Amino acid sequence: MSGFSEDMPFFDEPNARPVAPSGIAARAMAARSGHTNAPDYLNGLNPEQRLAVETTEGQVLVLAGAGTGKTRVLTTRIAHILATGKAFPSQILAVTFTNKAAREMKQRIGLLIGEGNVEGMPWLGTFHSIGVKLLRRHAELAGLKSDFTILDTDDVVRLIKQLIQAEGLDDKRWPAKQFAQMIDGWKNKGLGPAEIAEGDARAFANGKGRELYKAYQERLKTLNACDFGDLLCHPIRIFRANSDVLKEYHKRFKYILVDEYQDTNTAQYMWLRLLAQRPDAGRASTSTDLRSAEGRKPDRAPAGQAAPAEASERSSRAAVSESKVNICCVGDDDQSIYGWRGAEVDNILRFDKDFPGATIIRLERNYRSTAHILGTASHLIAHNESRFGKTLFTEKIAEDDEKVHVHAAWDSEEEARAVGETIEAYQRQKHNLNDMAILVRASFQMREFEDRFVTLGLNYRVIGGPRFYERLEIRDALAFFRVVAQGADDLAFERIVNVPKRGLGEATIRQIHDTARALRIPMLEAAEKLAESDELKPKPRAALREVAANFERWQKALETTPHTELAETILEESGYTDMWKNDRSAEAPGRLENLKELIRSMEEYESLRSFLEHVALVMDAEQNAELDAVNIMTLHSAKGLEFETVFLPGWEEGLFPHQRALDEGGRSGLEEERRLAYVGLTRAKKNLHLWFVSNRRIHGLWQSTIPSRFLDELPEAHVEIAESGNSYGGYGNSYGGGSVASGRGGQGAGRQNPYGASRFDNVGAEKSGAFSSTYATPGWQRAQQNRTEATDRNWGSRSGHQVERIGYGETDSGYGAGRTSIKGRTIDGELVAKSVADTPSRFSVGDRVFHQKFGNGNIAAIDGNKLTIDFDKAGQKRVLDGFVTGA
DNA sequence: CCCTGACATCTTTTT
DNA sequence: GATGTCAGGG
Repeated sequence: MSGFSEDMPFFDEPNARPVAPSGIAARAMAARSGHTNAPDYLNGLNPEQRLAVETTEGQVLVLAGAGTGKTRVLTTRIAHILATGKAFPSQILAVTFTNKAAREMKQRIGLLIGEGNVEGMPWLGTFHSIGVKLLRRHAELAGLKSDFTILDTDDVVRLIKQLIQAEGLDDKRWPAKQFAQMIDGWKNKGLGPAEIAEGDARAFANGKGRELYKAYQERLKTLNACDFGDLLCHPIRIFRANSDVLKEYHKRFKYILVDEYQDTNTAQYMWLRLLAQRPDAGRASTSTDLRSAEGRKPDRAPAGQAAPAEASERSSRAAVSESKVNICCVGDDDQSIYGWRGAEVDNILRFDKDFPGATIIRLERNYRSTAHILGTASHLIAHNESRFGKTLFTEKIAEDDEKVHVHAAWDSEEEARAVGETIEAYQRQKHNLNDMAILVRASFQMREFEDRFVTLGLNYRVIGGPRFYERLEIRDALAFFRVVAQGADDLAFERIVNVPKRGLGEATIRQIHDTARALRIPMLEAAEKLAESDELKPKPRAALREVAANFERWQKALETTPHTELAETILEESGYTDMWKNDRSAEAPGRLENLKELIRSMEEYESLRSFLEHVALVMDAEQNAELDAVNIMTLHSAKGLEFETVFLPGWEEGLFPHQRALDEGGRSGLEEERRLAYVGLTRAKKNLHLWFVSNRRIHGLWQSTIPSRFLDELPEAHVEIAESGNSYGGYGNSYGGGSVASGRGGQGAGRQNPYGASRFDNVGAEKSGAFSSTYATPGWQRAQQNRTEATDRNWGSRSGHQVERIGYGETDSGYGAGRTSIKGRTIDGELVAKSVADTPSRFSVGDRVFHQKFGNGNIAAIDGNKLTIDFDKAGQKRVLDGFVTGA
């Protein structure tokens, strides 16, 4: 997190007095002595919330269902601890997962106890930001210097690639990216090179996995750098090896609070355990077996090869008792959706075993959604087995609350069209676009909605995806800054040594690299040495000399020049800004603009170094709340948010639940998908629309699809199946062609709904005729009109239409350029006929064929087993030849 | 050094 | 289908 002052005395009390006893604090104090009523901040709480706030001592798990006031409890609890003088702000450790959550907590505590006092909470932040803070203080215990660099995934992959090549391995056969993910997985479990399972170690690079991992860690050390995983793993190792250090933190933290506990991974769990455990002076404890390897899902490691680390792990843990810890974990097992990146739902499910005698408080009173929405969500999630079990309820039941709508659409195109129409209908009823959201399972689904909204001239914003800092120019600029701030940052150095082009080709860079390795010095130093020697040809030598001189000058200036000014100087003197000024491509002006924005954003930080740390850890872009626009995002990024109206498209087998989750995760994979569905449903306050389609294009080919099994798990009492694809548009459902139902028995072998006949079959059948009739509706014609208008003007500049991409930047190709292709595709409407491949097929061009979903049509082109067919009613589609029969 | 064509990939994403 | 990566040729 930003703003943590580095020079704050570490163990000195920065704020050596209790929070100023004024305002609510004073009343709280009074309350404690029993003279007045409860302080204000407790008044608005319901009994369960209040219990969660006031049970400050001991171990507490707050199971906070969606929309039950989780953040409120957490922040009020902190305010309560402070206001009653139980601890100084600096004695509270409060961890969150995202910067956004940390920021929100800070802000809300500030509202409760006054801004100034929050500043005194140096230990409120994300796991990673607190990890950095710890590591900077004790860097030498991890073999680092305190000015170490934090590498992002991109750097890590490049580094690993170098290592793989250095090992003489084929980096094609053993992709660096894959190994980076493996390392990440190990670090999520808190495993170092020595501790990974033999099987895992052998799985990569002809059994060299462990060595590579070791080499990677060593390389990081020489680079004076660490990756994200290290921010947790290094502190864990430091705590284990240095009991005196750990003891100091035990003394310091009187209260520990954890947000979103269901998302913690094993490393985070270990980290918390270490901080939470208190050596029991009395008996060598009979304490709980915290985390037996047996109780966990079987490791991929063959039996008998159980990592020895795990065993010693257990015995070292068994020697402690948790009796005196005040720890409060808040979470919702039903909203655990990050298992795929290492989160362990088990952590929360096991809480009462980890802390025998722990208090578990359930928050089930929901303040967000209607009874229909809650009923739907509860009924769905009840199908999961691995859960604590809780049922949300609401007290406000309104007669006119709408049921949850389930809609069927012919294909994804119609789905987008129908959602668009529904949104416009809400808009006519004076609903704000800001209050509506489309939550998709996978980001490729967004595309169709975007296309549609562009033609409709409907404002939208996309949340999530690649960010500002990932843009090419930003990463380049940061690389310059990184080398200046930390000369040993070879990865950054390599990135920009030849930017702008200075004629330092691969050969020269290799030479620098080799020299650096041989002399065990950073590349920058090696470059300086080479520039002085006569080992290089004159040209590269001169270029290198200039680079070295530049960096030397900038590094000197670091101490004297204000950092924003220095940053500008660097970009000027390196020729980087000129490079883009001379670039006449369409993106160049935008890139210059981004660079300016980067410099501007640096102003908020004290130094170049603190800015770089911020960039490494915080990557979210500010959103423009001013603009009224529909929100489009994935279900994952919707967690924690709420909207008046929510659209959930794509409820089909294979997409949601996602096939890969089923294949790789089995039953627990399915349960996680179901939790994701639950998260989606519970985002809605008032209106909720689910959609499924009969046909979806997957990997470029049309596939017929089956309604999601989750739809069958919804309670009939709260759900209404829409008669037509759109509750407002009034599409006629004239005649039916193929249908979901009829498609079952025929070609779609192997795609049977695992749950047998579904009550949605019929909906699909009814709906399936829509493709033929929709094109005559007023809505469609209006869309056509808009489409033409939009074509005639510049895209995106159609009056009043605005598009915002939050965090969506571009890495290399510009956003504008990317859209151009869509423009062509959308407007021309038709695919350009491809040259006919001469692969023999049982069909030939011009044949009349029948397709279960699209009806009759003529083959326009054949490409292997992929046919391009002009269907009489459905238009031109590409389908697999197995799906059609001769007509 | 840059451009081009072949080729794989295509769930979710934080820090 | 669309996009990104990478090797090979100009």
